[in-house]
Amino acid sequence: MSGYVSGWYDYPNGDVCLAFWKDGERCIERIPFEWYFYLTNDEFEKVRGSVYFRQLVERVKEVDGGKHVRIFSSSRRDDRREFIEFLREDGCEPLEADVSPLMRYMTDVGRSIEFEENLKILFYDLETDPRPGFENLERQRILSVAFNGIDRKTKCIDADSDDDRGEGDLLEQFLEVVEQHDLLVAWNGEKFDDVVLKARCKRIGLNPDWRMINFLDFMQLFKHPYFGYGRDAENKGVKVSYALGNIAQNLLGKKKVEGVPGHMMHKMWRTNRKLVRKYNKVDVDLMVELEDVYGYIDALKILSHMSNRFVSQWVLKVGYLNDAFILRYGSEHGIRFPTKMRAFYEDHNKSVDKFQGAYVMEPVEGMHDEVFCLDFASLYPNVIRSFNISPETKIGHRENAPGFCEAFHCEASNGVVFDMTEEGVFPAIVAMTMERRAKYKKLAAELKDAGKERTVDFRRARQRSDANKLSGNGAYGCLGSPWLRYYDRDCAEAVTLTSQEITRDVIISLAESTGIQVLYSDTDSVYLRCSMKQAEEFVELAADAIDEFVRSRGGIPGFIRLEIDDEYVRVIYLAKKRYVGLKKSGVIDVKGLEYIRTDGCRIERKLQEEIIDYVLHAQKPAAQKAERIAEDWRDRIYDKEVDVEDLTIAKSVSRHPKTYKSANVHVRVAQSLIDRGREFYVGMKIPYVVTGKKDDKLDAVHADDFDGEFDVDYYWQKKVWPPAERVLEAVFPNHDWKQLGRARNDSQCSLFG
DNA sequence: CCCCTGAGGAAATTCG
DNA sequence: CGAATTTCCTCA
Repeated sequence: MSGYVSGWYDYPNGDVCLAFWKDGERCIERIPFEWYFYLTNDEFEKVRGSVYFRQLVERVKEVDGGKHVRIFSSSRRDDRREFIEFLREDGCEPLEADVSPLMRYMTDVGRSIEFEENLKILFYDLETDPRPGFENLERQRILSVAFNGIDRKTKCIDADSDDDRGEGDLLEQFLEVVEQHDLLVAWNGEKFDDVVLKARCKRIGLNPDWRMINFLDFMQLFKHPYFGYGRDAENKGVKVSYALGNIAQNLLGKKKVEGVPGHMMHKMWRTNRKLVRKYNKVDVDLMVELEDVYGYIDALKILSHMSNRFVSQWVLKVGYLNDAFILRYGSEHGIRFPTKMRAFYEDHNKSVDKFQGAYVMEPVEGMHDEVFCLDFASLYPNVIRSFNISPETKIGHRENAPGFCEAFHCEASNGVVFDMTEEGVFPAIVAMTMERRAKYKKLAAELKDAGKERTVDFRRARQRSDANKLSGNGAYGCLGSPWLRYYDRDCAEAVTLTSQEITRDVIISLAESTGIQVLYSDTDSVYLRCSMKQAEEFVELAADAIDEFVRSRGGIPGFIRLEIDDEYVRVIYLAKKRYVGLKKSGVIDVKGLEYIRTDGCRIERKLQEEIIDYVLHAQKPAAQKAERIAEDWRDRIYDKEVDVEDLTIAKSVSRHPKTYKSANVHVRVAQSLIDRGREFYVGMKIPYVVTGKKDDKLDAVHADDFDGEFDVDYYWQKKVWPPAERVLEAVFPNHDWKQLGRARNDSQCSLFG
């Protein structure tokens, strides 16, 4: 029996449609399904007599042991919106009314449908005529398409002519291929290929049923913090660009292939079609190879199926992922959640009140030897479990919730009281994901020990472990997001403030009273200046102190535990969230510094790296030696012994350049790209080199237009030296570093020459 | 068919 | 000109 590959709702017929393959043919299973939302029984009684209600409702059904009523009505989006508005005017909160018919079905009926393991994946890449510009993608004619699908062969179709006939032939041929697949994967497809493909088909008069196909923007997987390639430490600092060629260069060790620039595509297509085909195919091959090596689509499949959803990049959104779990859990336990605020109100843009987050201690600035890092494993999820924090277990603030009873209630650090008699939805979901994660983590470790690290089983076990970690960690964030249905400021702050109290008033206080110096603490970690023996003893003491605290507030002890994370030979703290340490293992751990940031330039990172390397490893670092390292780099800059890659700074343009209040230099460079009709997307990283100042603002050229001229003083004084200086200031607080920060003047230099 | 959070440093730009 | 605001990216 083959599994389902895609699903959608056929509105006119009122059917859930699930597609699967049989004997090489795509089949559709139709399941009649009426859409509904919920009301509590009380609210139903309040509105059932009203005129609008009787007009809009089709039928009702009591469920959840009389707690809720299912309201069946038109599933048309506008009708749904109208119904919700009427109800809200009457002070009623419709429950889960934003849940679409397909999701409703997958939540209540097809709670664990069988998904097809072997999805037919088609990687593809379009080349278009760029002349209408990037603001008019739908008018860019498709000149060539390269693809690699079930036959695993990379092919290319190109247009014979740049008119409707040529493009129409191309699309007809390509759609025949598309129809043999379930998932279309393109690099940046969300903003380019998928958009253009759909728009051009429509324009030419081809109307395939896109609902059968799922789309995936491959780039999104590589950008994602858990799946993405920033996840691995060795890839930090190279995230300068998410261009496919650059990713492949870094991850697959490929030689950089200079493709045909987008703005030259039409000309190239006319004069050298063979070359267009070649480069177009290269990109598809790279995607195929990346998936072979990294298996991110495999991981995404696991995440999707875990939450009972078809494969799509939406499960990367923590809100979507948790929604799937929570709706299903609620459905099984008779708990229904509010309608998502934003779902029907696009213009809703009011500012929401922020709540307090984590505690970050001011570090003891400078260099320290023999340091232990202790941390809580999954602090927030465990606080949620210990205090049964969940929207439906919340009783209210202590002052508004009289009758606090130690036997049945607990109180979080923000004074909010929770019912302890029944496990809440959030604690239950968090517990589930933590248990599953532990299970798969153990399995992965066993497989690794058995030498099966390269098997499919191992990869799956690790992916399942990661997927559960992602979901569990996101639970707290969901409580704090006003856009989501279970938003509850009190719950979110209960988590953060209780964690603050545990870290600051239980752990840090305990260390201080034990005579151990606390150097730094951020959220769920503490850095202690102590010996191994002291650290081990402290962990024991901490467990008792935490349990005592939790018990005193009426919570469940035993979940929150402090562990030894790592031992450092030496740590240097510069500021909150900025430090660097040398682990006993020899690994250097850099946090927050320019060295690992992606928005600086290479010489900036290089100098800081050399300085860090020196001061961490030298028994007793000497200022003079550090000075020499810095002088060497200063000379290289002033003597222009640097190339474009040393100088290129790349920053993201997070929205359209026209909408900035304060347009930094990279935004101005982006605008110039737009003005010249070059490729530009919101979210793109713009590489540039600073050339000087103009109107009191930085002036720069796009890295591609670099001609050897750059602002030497800017690079040394503003860009490269300050990050190094901050490290040196921390290590040598009494040394005067001012002289090095000055511009090198050539007459002074000649004295040494 | 989708917004996970707040805390925080540093630099560029704009404001008063 | 210094203060305030905006922006980006990181830590947790």
